[in-house]
Amino acid sequence: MLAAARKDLLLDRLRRDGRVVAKEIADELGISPDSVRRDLRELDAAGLAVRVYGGALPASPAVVDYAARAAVAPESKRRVAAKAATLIRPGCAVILDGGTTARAVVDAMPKSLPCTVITHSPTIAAALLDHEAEVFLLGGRLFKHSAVTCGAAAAEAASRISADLFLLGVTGVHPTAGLTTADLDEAAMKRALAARAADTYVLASVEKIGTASRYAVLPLEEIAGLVTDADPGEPTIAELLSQGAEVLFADISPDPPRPSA
Amino acid sequence: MLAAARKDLLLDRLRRDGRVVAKEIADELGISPDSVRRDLRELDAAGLAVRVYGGALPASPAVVDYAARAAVAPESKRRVAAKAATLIRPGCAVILDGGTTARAVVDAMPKSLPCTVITHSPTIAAALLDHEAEVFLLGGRLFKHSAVTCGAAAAEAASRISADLFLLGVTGVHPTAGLTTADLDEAAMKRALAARAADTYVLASVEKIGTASRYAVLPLEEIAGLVTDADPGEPTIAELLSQGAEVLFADISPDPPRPSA
DNA sequence: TAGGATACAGCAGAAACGTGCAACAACGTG
DNA sequence: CACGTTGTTGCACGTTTCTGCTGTATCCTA
Repeated sequence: MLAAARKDLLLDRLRRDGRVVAKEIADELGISPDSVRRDLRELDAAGLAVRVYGGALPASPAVVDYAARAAVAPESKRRVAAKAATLIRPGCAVILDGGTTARAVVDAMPKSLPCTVITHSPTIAAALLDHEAEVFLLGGRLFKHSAVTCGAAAAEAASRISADLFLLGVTGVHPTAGLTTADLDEAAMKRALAARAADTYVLASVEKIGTASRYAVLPLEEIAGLVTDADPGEPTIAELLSQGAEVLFADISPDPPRPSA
Repeated sequence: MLAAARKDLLLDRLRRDGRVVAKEIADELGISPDSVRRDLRELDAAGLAVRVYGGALPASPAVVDYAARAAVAPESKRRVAAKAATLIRPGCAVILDGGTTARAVVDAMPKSLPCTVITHSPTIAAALLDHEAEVFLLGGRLFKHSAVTCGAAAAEAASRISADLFLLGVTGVHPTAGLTTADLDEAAMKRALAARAADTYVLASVEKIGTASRYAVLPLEEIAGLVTDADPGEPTIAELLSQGAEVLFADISPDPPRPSA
């Protein structure tokens, strides 16, 4: 069994059972408790679990969130979000995906922009409370890990709406694997949303370019464009450009929104 | 059982029951009272509980999470919420209204409580992200003022679900006007939700008792009960009691330690 | 004030811990 | 294919932590 698969299993168990006992896993997999301990130690170091005597407990979502956020570039997301926000024209209807990049788009939107935002993320909806935009929330079972609604009910709700634009967040953009994300249901929901919008633009900060996750969302040819801060020479970007897709490059150095400056 | 998980359990019990008896926990978990005592001693040292003869009491909320508490709930709402949270039994399905009192109910719920929460408030859903409860979000047009979804789509989504319990927030509870709120659509949505639950309990902190707002939600006779921190002698409360409604009075202060009781 | 329950300290056995080391496989390079 | 490198795994070791027990002190209640 691969070490990476073992860690996935540990995280799954943490999510499912709320705890992991080192010895139990060792017996179950037929490996030594030392290896399990080593894995748990690394998960703890990464902030994805909390090591305790005898095993491990799930890290508090806030901490996981933080660890995940700290691991990637927030400034990068902010730049991409600022560029993506310019796609939202007054009066249009936009579907906004969940995730931290989409959250950054909300911050980048002018508060008085008159438009309709459709989202399946309660956190995005909450962030839009002080915007003038009309907000339509897609209901369904809440998928905790990504803080979005997924599943049959959510997909059905999505089928009732239509929009001009879909700002799609993914975890990987790869020349051959296309757009990918880490959860199967979530991938299906993103597909359902893409089907309801005239144009789908992908939010892809540089660290996602050239990478792939487990579940496919869409092939590259089905998107209208991509917003990124990556280098135009990047193979994945070159591939997209050669296919005639629109690629919007985020401004490299926007003035940081410094209240004091 | 992991020692760390045991401490989590103790904290949950403290939140749920307002107290913990060492011997009861020891019997329940099949461990010696010494271990429980040791845990309680450490929780006390960490400031997360107050050790008393026979068991422990919750630490003053101000100490536990000062930051979160400071933001919202006045003490009155917190007390009502704590009492209301005890109505949520393991395994049940509860509809949770929007509003600050309902938000306080989330804080009062044990994180590990296995139940299903149905809500039309994105902020409530977001607050439940670090709870184990299954969350189902009712979609629809977002009514910004109250941060809940309302309107035809939301009402229709509500018609698809059923629950054991509805915790209803209102702005007024009046002997003749009944339950009232400030917005017409919101009132309709609350009615729709009440129709989907076996029992409706109203969350009514003392400042709402005897007051009325413009739009009627329900007459008093249609609710199963009311949770309040008002005085039992209050005319509105007396009226309810005379009608045979169940009235739950929030504990003024955490119960004094009565392990023998 | 007496009796029973609870508290704490200290102890010992058991379990789990981390570290270092050696065996082994996978990999790239020459 | 030979070689060195790298990374993973299990084992041995001494150390730490947990747990229940014992004995004694303290606290509640009648």
